Amino acid sequence: MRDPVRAALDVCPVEVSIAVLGGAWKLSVVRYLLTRTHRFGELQRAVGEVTPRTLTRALRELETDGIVTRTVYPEVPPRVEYSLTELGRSLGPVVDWLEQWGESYAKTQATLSSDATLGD
Amino acid sequence: MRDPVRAALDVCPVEVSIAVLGGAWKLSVVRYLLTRTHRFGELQRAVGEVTPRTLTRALRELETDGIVTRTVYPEVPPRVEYSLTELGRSLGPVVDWLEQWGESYAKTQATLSSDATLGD
DNA sequence: CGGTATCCCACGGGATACTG
DNA sequence: CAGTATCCCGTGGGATACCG
Repeated sequence: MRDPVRAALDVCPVEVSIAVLGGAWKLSVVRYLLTRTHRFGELQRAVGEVTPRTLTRALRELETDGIVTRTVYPEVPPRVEYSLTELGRSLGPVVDWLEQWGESYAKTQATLSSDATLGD
Repeated sequence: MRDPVRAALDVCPVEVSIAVLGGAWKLSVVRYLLTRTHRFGELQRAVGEVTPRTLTRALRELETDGIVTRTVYPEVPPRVEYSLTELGRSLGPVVDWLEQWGESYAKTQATLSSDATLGD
C-alpha cells in the first residue's frame, strides 16, 4: 500500500478516498476508462497535455491502489491496455457526480468572476 | 479564483472538483461542518493532528473557493466560526459517498495486505 | 483563542531527451 | 508504441515559535 493511503487510514475514510483519487489526472483517467479500455497513447491524447512520465506515474499508482489493470501484449510494436478493476468501476457514480459538480461549479465561478471583474 | 482551480478548468470538470476538494484535510473539514458550525479549535481537535497553519490554509482555500464561510465575532476572547455555504452543503452526498467508499476500500486493502503478508 | 511568521522538506508534476 | 532517465521547480504540508 502506498504511504499517502496508509497515512490517511489513521485519519478518516474520506481522506483515504482523497489519497487514492486526489492526484491530478487520476480521475480523468478513471473517467475515460469507464467508457472502455484504453491504450497508453489513447489515454494520453484523451486527457490532454499530460507528459508520459506523469501519466505513467498516475497509472502506476492507480494500479497499486487496485483501481486499474495494466495488460501488456508482447507484440511488435508494443501494445499496453489499461482497464478498470471491479473497484475502479465502482467509482462510476462518484466520477459522474464530481464531473457534474465541477461543471456547475465552473459556471458559478464564471458568474462570480465576471461580477468581480467589475471591481478590478 | 485559485490557480489550481483555474488550471483545472482547461482540463476537465472532474479535475475542477479535485482542485477544489483534493487537498488534505479539506474533505474532513467539510465533513465536520456538514453536521454543524465549528469554531477553529473545535475543528482542529475534530480532524486530528493538523497544525494550525495547515488548517488555516485549508480553510482559507475552501473560503476562497466558496465552500465555507468564516465569521469573526469581535469578542474577548476571540471567536471565529466556520460554516458551509450553500455550495458547501451541496457536497453532502459526495462526502457521504466518499466516506463509505474509503471505508470499504480500507477493509478491502486490509484483506489484501494480510493475503500479501503471506507472501512476504 | 485563533491565528501568523519563519523555516524546512518531500513529493507531485512538468520539460526534455532517450530507449527496448 | 510505451514508456524511462534526468533534471528541475512550485507547492502543499509539517515543526516550531510567536502575536493581538
